[in-house]
Amino acid sequence: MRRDVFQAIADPTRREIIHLLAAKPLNLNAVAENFDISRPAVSKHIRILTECGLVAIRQQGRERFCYAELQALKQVAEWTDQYRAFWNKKLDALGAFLGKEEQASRKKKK
Amino acid sequence: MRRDVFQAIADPTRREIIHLLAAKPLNLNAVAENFDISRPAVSKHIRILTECGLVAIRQQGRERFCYAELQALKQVAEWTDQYRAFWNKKLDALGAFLGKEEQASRKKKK
DNA sequence: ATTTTGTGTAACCGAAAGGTTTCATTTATC
DNA sequence: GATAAATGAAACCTTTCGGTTACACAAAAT
Repeated sequence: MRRDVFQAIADPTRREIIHLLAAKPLNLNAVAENFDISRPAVSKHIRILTECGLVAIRQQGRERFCYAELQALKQVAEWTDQYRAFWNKKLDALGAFLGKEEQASRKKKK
Repeated sequence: MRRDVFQAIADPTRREIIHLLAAKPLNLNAVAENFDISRPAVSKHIRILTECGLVAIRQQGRERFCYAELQALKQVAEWTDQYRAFWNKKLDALGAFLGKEEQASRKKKK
């Protein structure tokens, strides 16, 4: 089981669940009502989300309220951030490369 | 085939490939040398990355140079950004919820 | 006490993911 | 021209994924 944040947010249903829970905590059935899939399927998604820390659960009687704990998303934000230059300044990696390539093929001394 | 950016970056090998290519373009074999998996496996990862626009390829003779085109990561950055409050201010969704719950259970008028 | 409600769990499924090996093809090189 | 290099593509395999149905059980509500 890999179970890291990147894998957790890869599924659109899970991202939608995060969206719902970020607005307000919901018990499992309430979350499930927002989807066409079965309740156990939603339950599995929530399990995955809790396993990587994005969602926490608070048992209250027979109900289990799920709430968002999105600190783990910081990881993702930091990862993408290191490439921010690529979409801010339309950085042309290829162009830079082509220049270097020519030099390289010129000295070709292994 | 889903093939969106979130799914593409879910795999650690693909994130590593992005990392390599962001530094400089490489042909397929050069990329593959950085991993323990077979060359065709790397080739498949790169296909996925090109399919969602994160990597582009420039054929040059028999070689295919791959380079990073990370504008698509903006999507991811924007998605995570909407939850930034959750890790910056340690926003306590549960606490807010508990308050509301008590009120709700008090008026309980359906 | 009985019934309803909210959930977990188990068994099972088909499809997709991530890999591998093998073979074909095109482009350089000797 | 023969050979080596750089890849694509196909066939196949094992796991994981996302879902389902069926069943069990504790907590609430009647």
